[in-house]
Amino acid sequence: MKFTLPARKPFNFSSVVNSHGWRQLAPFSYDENTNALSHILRLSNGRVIELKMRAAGDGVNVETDKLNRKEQNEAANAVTWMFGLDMDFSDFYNASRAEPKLAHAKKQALGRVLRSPTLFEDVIKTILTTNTLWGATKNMTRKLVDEFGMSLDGKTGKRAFPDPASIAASRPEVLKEAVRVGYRAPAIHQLAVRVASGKFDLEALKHSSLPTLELRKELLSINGVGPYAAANLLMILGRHDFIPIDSWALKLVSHEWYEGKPVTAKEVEKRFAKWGEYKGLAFWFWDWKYTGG
DNA sequence: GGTAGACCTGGACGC
DNA sequence: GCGTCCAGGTCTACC
Repeated sequence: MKFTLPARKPFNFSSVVNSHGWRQLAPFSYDENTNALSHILRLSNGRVIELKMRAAGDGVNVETDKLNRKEQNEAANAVTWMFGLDMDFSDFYNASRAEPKLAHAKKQALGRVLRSPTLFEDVIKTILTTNTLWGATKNMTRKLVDEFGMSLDGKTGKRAFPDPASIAASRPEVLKEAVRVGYRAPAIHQLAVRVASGKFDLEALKHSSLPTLELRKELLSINGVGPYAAANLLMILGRHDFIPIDSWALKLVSHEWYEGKPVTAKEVEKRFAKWGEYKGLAFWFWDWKYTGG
């Protein structure tokens, strides 16, 4: 079956898909030829479906298996969250109008960041980006999905992202040896146990009214989540007051303003301080001189 | 409040 | 092949 979900304007499907590397992480996959983004989703009733998402004017077209009304609502809510279809960035566009390095933001409908359907999935993926190279992040995520994710049809390699209970039921040693997450194993297992037991309502943070500083404290309470990971997750949650400062961010700022000389997080903060609550957006979508290499 | 060192994996490199 | 080195954030101990 197919259905289309409208987005608040301006909206650009490709801008969201390419907002960061998430589309390369299982159970996302992206077909360059058809510009279709796929995600294998486990619904709350246990059924596993594949969502194929494509651009549809000012919205997203979704192709999936035949679903009943409740399942379709759940799938639609997941896609709405993944693409931030109801998000409004007009204040950011107004604030950045006079900045040439952000002049393209409104035209390209920048601001939305691709999200996973659950915050659990995004927290685990963010932990898997820390202290490692991108290739290893992709491998660890793939192995985690293969090891613990529920299969789409019992035959193909297509699997959903594991739910907290399936990881909680395992042991940190398995995460370390089979998924090769190294020292991150206890942190990932502990989070799965906290969420699966109901002691930590992680998904509630998606729509929390907590001030950003309080929300950040909640995220920092998760083992394995430090300042970088918390800022990354706040961006995903639509709070843009912090910059995810990793080694790449230091490199970008170093080449933008300091002729490639080494800089610290202080210089990054200084350069973006004036953007206040849009700091994260200004940093993320800045038209950087340095492109790597 | 700031900083040094340990934590792991996998890729690059030299032999 | 094998061994060594290095990149990458978080956490803890220490000053």
